[in-house]
Amino acid sequence: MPKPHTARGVEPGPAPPSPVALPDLSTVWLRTFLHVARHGSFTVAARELGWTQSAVSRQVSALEAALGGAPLFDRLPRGVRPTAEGRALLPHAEEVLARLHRAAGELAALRDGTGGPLRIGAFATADAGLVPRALARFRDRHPGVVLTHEEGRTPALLSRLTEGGLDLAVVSTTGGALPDGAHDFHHLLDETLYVALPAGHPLAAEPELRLPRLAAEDWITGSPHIEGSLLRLALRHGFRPRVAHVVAEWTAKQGYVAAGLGIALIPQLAAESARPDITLVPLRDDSAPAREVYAATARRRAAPSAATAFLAALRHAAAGL
Amino acid sequence: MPKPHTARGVEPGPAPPSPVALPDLSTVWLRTFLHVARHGSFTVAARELGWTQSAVSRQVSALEAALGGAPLFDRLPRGVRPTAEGRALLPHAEEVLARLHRAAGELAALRDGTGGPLRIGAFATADAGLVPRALARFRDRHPGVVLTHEEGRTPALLSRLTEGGLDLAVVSTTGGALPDGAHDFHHLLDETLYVALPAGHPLAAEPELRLPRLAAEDWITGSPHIEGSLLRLALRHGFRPRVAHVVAEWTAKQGYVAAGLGIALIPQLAAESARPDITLVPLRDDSAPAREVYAATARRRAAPSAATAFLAALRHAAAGL
DNA sequence: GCGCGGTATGCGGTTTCGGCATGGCAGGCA
DNA sequence: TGCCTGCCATGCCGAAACCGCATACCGCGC
Repeated sequence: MPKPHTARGVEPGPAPPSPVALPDLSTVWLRTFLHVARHGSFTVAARELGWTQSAVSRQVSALEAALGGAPLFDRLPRGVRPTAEGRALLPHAEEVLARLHRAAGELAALRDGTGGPLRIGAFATADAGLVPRALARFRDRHPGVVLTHEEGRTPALLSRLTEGGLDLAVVSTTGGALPDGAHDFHHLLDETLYVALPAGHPLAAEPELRLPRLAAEDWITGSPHIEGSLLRLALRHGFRPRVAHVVAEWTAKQGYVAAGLGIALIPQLAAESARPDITLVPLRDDSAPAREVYAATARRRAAPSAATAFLAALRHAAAGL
Repeated sequence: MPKPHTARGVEPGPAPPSPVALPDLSTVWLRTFLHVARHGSFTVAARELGWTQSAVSRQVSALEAALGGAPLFDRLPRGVRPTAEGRALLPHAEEVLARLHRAAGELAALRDGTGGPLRIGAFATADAGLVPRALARFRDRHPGVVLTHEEGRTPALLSRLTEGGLDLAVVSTTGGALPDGAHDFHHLLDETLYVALPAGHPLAAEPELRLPRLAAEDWITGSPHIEGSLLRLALRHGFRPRVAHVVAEWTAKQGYVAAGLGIALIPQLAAESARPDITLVPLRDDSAPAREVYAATARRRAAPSAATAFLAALRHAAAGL
């Protein structure tokens, strides 16, 4: 069966473009290659790199073999010079090594906390003062770290930690169901509670208040957590607070209090964002504090060391309260 | 001796930026790293890469060690997920491997002559027809090759070859001092000589001419090579040509001939660029041909395979003369 | 409590790698 | 012309790296 005649020119046509495999090679070979190219000599490159000439010779051979077998250098009697292949490889080798150098630098910065991304989350009232102050301090000390921040409720934040979307979260508890085995909790502070009164309220001048004196007041409640806390505390003192309004948003709740529609309990962290025409009086209570605030990290995940540094900034901010 | 008191903040300040060393690693590790990151599993990556799970585990460990010791993955009960370091390394690893892939592709193209740079040189009259025709043919068959071209005299071209500035040169000889040990010469053609006469010259109708019939003519001579050749030939026939004008530039020399100021010898390669108002008559001579034309390469240097392909194109063009 | 899916690790054989010494080649100088 | 020198390649050997195999270990879910 005769093969079909194909016109074949004098010179070989372009070879069929074979799929180019990714070469397996060592970065050491590339570095050696660059030194050899720079000096035009195996011997000099070997001296410079602290190797013998034979090692350099073998490394270049290995690189040539890994790259398809074409020589990268012409071996001349007085040294070597790059072939066309060698000249073509030169910029790639430089780029690859530079890129690896950059990568190593970024990883080092990441490791010692001086750079890289850091993703933190916090619940809303922590963002009123605690977290911003920690952020400011941290940003001064670690200018290279790129911080991203998100707000959320504690359960959502903990999920984000386990799924890997956050590195560190500022969470709170109103009871103590927190330790769950999947997270590490670092205690930041125990919040005390304040009573928010309209400026002209008869009790506004008191230095502190105990709950029984507030049994007859109208109450503004907000989020379920605060309401739960208020309810539990009040019931412990034998009365059921009369809830006049349920207002979730903290700014709105302030407005209701300022308008004299009732009084509210607010946690310490939210206290500093109170408007001037309401008065905050510390609530003295012998039972457990209303909330505990923690910084949480995922237990099975290695936290970036920037997270550790940020935790320190959080502690500092918490200590300043 | 008390140490000077230095204010030390609560959190550790940024560590001193240590000089980052270039990591020594294998590209295999990087590829494995990418597969692991993509699948979130050592086992799956191992299957995909045709290795065992233990090999993948060790490769990742080796990469982590090479990059400073920080883990690149969090080992979770159901697989692994990249740490902050791993996420930071990801784009670099991809870039490095892509770059190596590109480099391998370029080298492959260079090796089979379908790409890469090719630097050729030629003497002036070769550029009148021979080289441009070879170039056109070559460019059609090897569109990926980036050709650069320079013109020069034979000695300069040979120097450029040895010093590595050219890959292939079209050179000529007017005697035979060429084989010098440092170059390989590939014979292209033996040039015959033509006599250039003004259109109305009495001898212009002859089918061919022998030198003795031209002993009484005025001569226009150009480059030293042609002059040498003419002189040698004429002296061999017992007369010394009367040189009326010395004009180096070929276009100008044509003008002198056309104006009837004399006749000239021109080599075959320059014949086709003659203006229509002069007549070229082949010079019949039993002595050696005026010039031999070769393609030369540097002996101790590996010529790009595109050079071989171009040599074939040159042979084809030479055969067509 | 036990099996299951996944990673880490000790062990042995093979391969790679670097140093040492030697060989080969080309150029320069006497 | 012939020796000497400078440079790269290579055979040999000991050490280290690397892979596969088998196994230990650890959470999780049934």
